[in-house]
Amino acid sequence: MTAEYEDDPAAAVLVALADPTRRRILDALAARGAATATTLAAELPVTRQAVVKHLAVLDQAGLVTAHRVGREVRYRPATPALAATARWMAGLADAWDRRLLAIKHLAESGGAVPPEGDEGGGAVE
Amino acid sequence: MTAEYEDDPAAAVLVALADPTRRRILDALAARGAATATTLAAELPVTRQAVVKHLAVLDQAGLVTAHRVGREVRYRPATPALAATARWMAGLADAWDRRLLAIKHLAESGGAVPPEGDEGGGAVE
DNA sequence: GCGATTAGCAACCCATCGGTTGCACGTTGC
DNA sequence: GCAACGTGCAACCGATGGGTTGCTAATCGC
Repeated sequence: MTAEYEDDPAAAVLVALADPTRRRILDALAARGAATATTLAAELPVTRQAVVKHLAVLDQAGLVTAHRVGREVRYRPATPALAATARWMAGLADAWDRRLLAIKHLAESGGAVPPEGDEGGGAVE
Repeated sequence: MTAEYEDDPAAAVLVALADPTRRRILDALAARGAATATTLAAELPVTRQAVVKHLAVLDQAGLVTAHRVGREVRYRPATPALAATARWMAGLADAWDRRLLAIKHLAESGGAVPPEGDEGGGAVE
């Protein structure tokens, strides 16, 4: 995880998980516990090089960690980034719900809707 | 949400949330409670047409719902899809954690690693 | 030491995606 | 009724992204 997404770690995770091949790689990785790019490529319909690129993306998102063992690089799934993004999304859903409810109440009581008294979950971007 | 992602609803949400402009649209939508494509385009650095396309993607992912009111179409954020995806991700993180722990234990006790006795969170794809 | 294996570049290809412009069609409202 | 406004559709464009091939460098096993 170098930079590129220093603002919002969730963004990197979302981009990483948006690709089906990347999800398959993570799946295979979680099943094995750890694997190399070459090993993963053997059971996927893509080249080793493609897997390498995907692993780089997953690494930047903090979804995998790489350990060098001799001549091979072993990748292992990392859960913290995933769990954090899950919490972020849940908090976002919650914030939306509360805000929509507040707007609805204010509309019924005839008052104007305050522009942004929100928090707890924060903005998306 | 027509089809296209009938297999895994989370995939559509992930793809939808992967784009920064789409996240901004959702953000603006949650702040207002509801808005039209034209209104949203006014405060975003893109054309109304671009917003329309993004709203279509968000709609397919179940992240917004559209209501026609006379000549205008009002979009409103929908939380269920978001909350569901959040739960899916949390469950996935959990499943990985358990599996990795099981592998570690088996490795320490010298046993072989069973191929896939897992559940509760399910596969990624 | 040498062949086999594995990782790391770099260049390239093509499809998709985000975005734009232009125009036709329904609503609204004076 | 007609002008103004908002939506819908289609064509087009440039950039990015997923994927490939080809080659070089490091490491292992014997």
